[in-house]
Amino acid sequence: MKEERPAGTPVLRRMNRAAVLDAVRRRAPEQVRLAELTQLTELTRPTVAQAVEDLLAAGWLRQHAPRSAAVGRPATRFSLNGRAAPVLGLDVGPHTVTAGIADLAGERLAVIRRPISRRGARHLLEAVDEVTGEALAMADLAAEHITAVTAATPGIVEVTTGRVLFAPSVPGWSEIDLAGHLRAHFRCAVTVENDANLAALAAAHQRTGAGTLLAVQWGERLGAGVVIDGQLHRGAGQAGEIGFIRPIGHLPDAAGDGRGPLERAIGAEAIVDLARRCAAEHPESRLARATDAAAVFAAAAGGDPIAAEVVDRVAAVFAEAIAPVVLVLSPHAIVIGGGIARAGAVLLDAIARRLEGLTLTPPSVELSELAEGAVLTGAIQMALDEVWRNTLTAC
Amino acid sequence: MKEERPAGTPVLRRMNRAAVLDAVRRRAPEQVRLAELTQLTELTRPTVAQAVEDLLAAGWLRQHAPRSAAVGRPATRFSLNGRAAPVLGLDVGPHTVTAGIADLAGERLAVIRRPISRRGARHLLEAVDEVTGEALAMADLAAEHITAVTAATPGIVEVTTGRVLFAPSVPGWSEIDLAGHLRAHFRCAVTVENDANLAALAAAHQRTGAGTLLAVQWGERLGAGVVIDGQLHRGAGQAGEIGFIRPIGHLPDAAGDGRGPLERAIGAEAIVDLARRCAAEHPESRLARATDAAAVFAAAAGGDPIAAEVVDRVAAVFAEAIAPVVLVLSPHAIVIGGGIARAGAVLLDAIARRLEGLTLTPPSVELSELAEGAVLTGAIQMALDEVWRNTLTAC
DNA sequence: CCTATTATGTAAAGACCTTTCGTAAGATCT
DNA sequence: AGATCTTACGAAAGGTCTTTACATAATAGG
Repeated sequence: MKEERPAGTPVLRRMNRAAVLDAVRRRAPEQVRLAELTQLTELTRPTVAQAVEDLLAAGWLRQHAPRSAAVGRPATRFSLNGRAAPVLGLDVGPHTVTAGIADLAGERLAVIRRPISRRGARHLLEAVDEVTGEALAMADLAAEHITAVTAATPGIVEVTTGRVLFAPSVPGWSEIDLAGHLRAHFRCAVTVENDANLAALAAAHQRTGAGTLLAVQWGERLGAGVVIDGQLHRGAGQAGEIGFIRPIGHLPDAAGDGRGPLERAIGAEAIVDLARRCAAEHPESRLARATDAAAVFAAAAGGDPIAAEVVDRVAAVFAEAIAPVVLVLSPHAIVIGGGIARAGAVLLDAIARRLEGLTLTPPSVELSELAEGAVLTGAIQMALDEVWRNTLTAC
Repeated sequence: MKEERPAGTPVLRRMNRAAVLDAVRRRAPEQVRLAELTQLTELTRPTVAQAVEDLLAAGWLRQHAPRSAAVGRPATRFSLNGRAAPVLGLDVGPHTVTAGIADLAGERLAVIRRPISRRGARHLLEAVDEVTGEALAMADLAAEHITAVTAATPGIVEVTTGRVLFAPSVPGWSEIDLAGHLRAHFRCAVTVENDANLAALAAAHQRTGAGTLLAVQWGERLGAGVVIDGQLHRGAGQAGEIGFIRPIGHLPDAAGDGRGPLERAIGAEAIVDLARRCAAEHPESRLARATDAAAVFAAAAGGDPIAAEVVDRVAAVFAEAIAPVVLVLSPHAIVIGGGIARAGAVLLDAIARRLEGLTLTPPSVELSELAEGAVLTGAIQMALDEVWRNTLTAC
């Protein structure tokens, strides 16, 4: 479908280089022998040797000393030269900014995490700069070395331009051109993406061969990402906004703080509210002391009937809200991450039970194992994907 | 990402052949000059000439007499040889079976349509055989000539095996191995797909560059297909089942006839019921005489206030049901086809108006222009896609 | 020290594409 | 009618790449 432009014999060489590099990548982080590569790529040995020589010269591969292990002449081993193309991932949240630098193989070279004390777009941008600087120093790299940058931000992002269109959680954030700011520092591909989308990407990469995945980020706010065969689904630009689904029985209240109806109904804050209201009628319940959503789920897991009732109601609202999505998208799994993910199996089971009556073949409902690092992992993942996409076609 | 296996110089030749053939296809049904192809493929003229010679010898292309039109030596023109790889598309509905044969360029060679008098899986299968036989005769082809078959059927289809898992509208249909039956006749790739999915594919092909499309088939039953960048989305196997979305305020009634809650609420039959109930209180309305959904919409278009109210209620239920899907999928457009599509702008406007309050950036809501032929068109489309996929990699 | 085994290097051959030049066929102008 | 222009086609030379086949290098075990 997509053909090369000049299409001479050099194209063949490029293709073979790409094939070899891809094979090395799949074997990473293990070192790989030449003979192994010929098998993996199904090319002939001289061809692979040629490609390896090129890649070695270009700095993509590193040669290791031949360790003799078995009989015969010991093979020279090769591995990815991570330093050839380190990438930067950023997780810009309203309360925390994290920068991570990873090498080509996905190995983390540096991670710097910093809480934000003062709110506001300016301070956030400053924190981004500080954190990236420190991460670069920690990895002993300069900005020029970075080959791809992906930044995760809350809100709705126009990916083509990198502009944040709508970000209620950070006042003034949509006026700031984060992508432009980063592009001024880094002379490479810069992508700005919605944080829930990137968390979804990370979840999909972890669940290998996930097919279609709906990854929900559930905390104060509610977002989701759709990953189809490893590719992030963007649609017309704002896919995954489950926070704005209007749950049954909840009237559309005036959009004051930019939160959507579902977030108002079953966001972390709303769960605590609901628990308080229920506890008021039942003072004997442990719920009376609950100050955050985690405590509610803990109480439910501990056998508190009132808490269980609350969890079930939350699960019911969630299940009813996404049932249409499940019916249309038919995801293989729903992965739940974000702050609520710490709730554990109590919530999962309740959701799965509710979904059974609402869908034809309910997907498995799982917790994200990535926890807080999901967004950063996804950002790094996307940056790496970008590098590989560019690299494999023209290394 | 996907590399060729042997990767010698011959693959270059194959790639170039594929590029040339693809270029001819894009120009179809117009005849194309050699010089044009060099431009389109960005290959050199001798290379294109070589490829054309190969394709001519293999029978994929036809050579035309040089017609002198402008100045200069008249160019020999080439076009796709449709007879090289005709495909069969089938639309197996509960009441009608249609067979269509198309050539490589998408030109229809034969279309045979037959209403089914007696219900039952047996009669349906017989009709399929009859109709395909007549279509083959009409196109003057034998079964061996067909290079790909796609059959559309109602119900839920396991695409990998071609088995129909669930087909309430045709009793006994899920016991019949349609794919196996067709494979016995045709020695080529046979695909069985859900009819709504294929209608969606057709709609996406018509709306060129559609990005993400949600195509709804709305008649007695409700189904939908999701097409993303020209690719049908299947998910875990039963994507697009909007008929089973549970609309607000409608209790889950016992699944008697296999219809889903939304179908019971706003399927064609339910619309008539609703209109009758409303008309009962307002005898002056034209609705009292409405016997089918089309009449209701016609009355609404004609200014009948009661009918307008009915349409608005239907639109509201539909909009509320798919709003979550729109939020998560963010489709560029929603295309409505099926029997209800004849309703026209009245329904569209009402839906669009309702969606505005429920979604962030509402997609455009459009009518399918394909009307009844959509499913067959989609089936042929998918068969052609199959041929091209196989052909372009190994012609 | 020699042999078996495994890995790597090198040269000739074959396949393909590209560049370059020359030729052919028709249309328009004089 | 002939000249000239435009467009299209064909053939040979040159270069790049892969493949095949053969030779060489390094190690362990006898």
